[in-house]
Amino acid sequence: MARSTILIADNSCMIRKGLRSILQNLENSEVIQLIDNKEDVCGIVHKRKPDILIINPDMLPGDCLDVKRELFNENKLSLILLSNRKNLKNDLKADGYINYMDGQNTILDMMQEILNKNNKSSFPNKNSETISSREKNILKHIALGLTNKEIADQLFISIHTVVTHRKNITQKLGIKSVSGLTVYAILHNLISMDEVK
Amino acid sequence: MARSTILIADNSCMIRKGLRSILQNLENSEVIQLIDNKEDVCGIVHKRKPDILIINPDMLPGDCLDVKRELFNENKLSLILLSNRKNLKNDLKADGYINYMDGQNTILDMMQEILNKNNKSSFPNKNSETISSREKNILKHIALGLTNKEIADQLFISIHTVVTHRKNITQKLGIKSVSGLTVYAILHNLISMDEVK
DNA sequence: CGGACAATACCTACTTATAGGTATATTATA
DNA sequence: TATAATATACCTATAAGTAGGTATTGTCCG
Repeated sequence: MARSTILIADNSCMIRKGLRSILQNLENSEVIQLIDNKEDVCGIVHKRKPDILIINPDMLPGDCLDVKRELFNENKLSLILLSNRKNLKNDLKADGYINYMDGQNTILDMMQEILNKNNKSSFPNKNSETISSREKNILKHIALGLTNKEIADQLFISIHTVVTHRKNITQKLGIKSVSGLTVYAILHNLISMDEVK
Repeated sequence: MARSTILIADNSCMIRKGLRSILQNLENSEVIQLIDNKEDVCGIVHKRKPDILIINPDMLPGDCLDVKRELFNENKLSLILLSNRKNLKNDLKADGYINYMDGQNTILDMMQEILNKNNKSSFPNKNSETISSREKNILKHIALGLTNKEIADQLFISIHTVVTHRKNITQKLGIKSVSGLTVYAILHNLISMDEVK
């Protein structure tokens, strides 16, 4: 089963990071991006196509019909509302609700329920970006800032092999620059920013 | 220089974890405990003796004179108030204030100031990370994935100049790899992840 | 005024990376 | 079991980046 992808959109940096930290306890999911700007929501949702969108109603682009259609009609995406308002359930319909004051267990239970529901339908897959696990590993080393030579030494393979892998990666992903690959690796949780130097 | 210790007390799990995540970017400090229960504050502060207490006023034990004495008289401990109220500064005196909506940089700047004040005794400064605004701009382009040639064309300068800037940047920051520079640029808000390709 | 710094430019020698190939053994999997 | 995909290896040429310099303008500030 592919991991469910989650987007978090909230004005507060602390809330975003805190929620991500809590959600790291979930097995079958990964938070792929945090959004802090109302204007970015539409574009990023379209680009990343998450399975779950956790969003503060304040960030909901009221005028963006595209996202709403995707949210409510196509039913591809689970919508979870994140807010400090108590009576949100009565005002807005969504698949789930998280309050700023909710404890970790409350949040995790609710999320697990959503994940179970989503995976029941068992859609095949859609991620065309299928790089092999070996390639993922190489990519990780690239994003960490190692040279081809260093990667080769570390993995006990020849530099030619590294080069070949690298060629395949850049071709598959359509990303040529090291910075692009680095961002890709971060976004896909291959590395964390702390590790890089 | 010993690392400064920080305690965080707030009702919201998300806020606690989010703030801790943000503060991990600080060099000379570490968050030693998160407190979610008003009753525990006094005891934990006494036991752990942190250098900095970040606390939601709702958690402040109004009846606990010990903590207050330590806070305001002995002046050993820096008090930072954490809240979603805007007008907090007028109501309560503290060494610093964090609003739920504050961005990461705002928070880190404020905290760094507190840390510097506390550590005034020792070292003068250490932020050798002073790259010029021009260098910042070059760095931005590097992190965006442009080649030296492309940067030169875009800024109407010769490729030699770009190379020289690049040399200075890598020397000043001590970061050699493009991926490292990319992460640096993201972390310092020179670019956002979306822009990279 | 004079020194420090920033921005610019150029040079050589050297290292790394990219783009185009070909090729073979192993491993899934239809 | 065939076939596709993966991991491995090597090649040539060319492009790009790094490391070590030097040098000329400005501008800001003590």
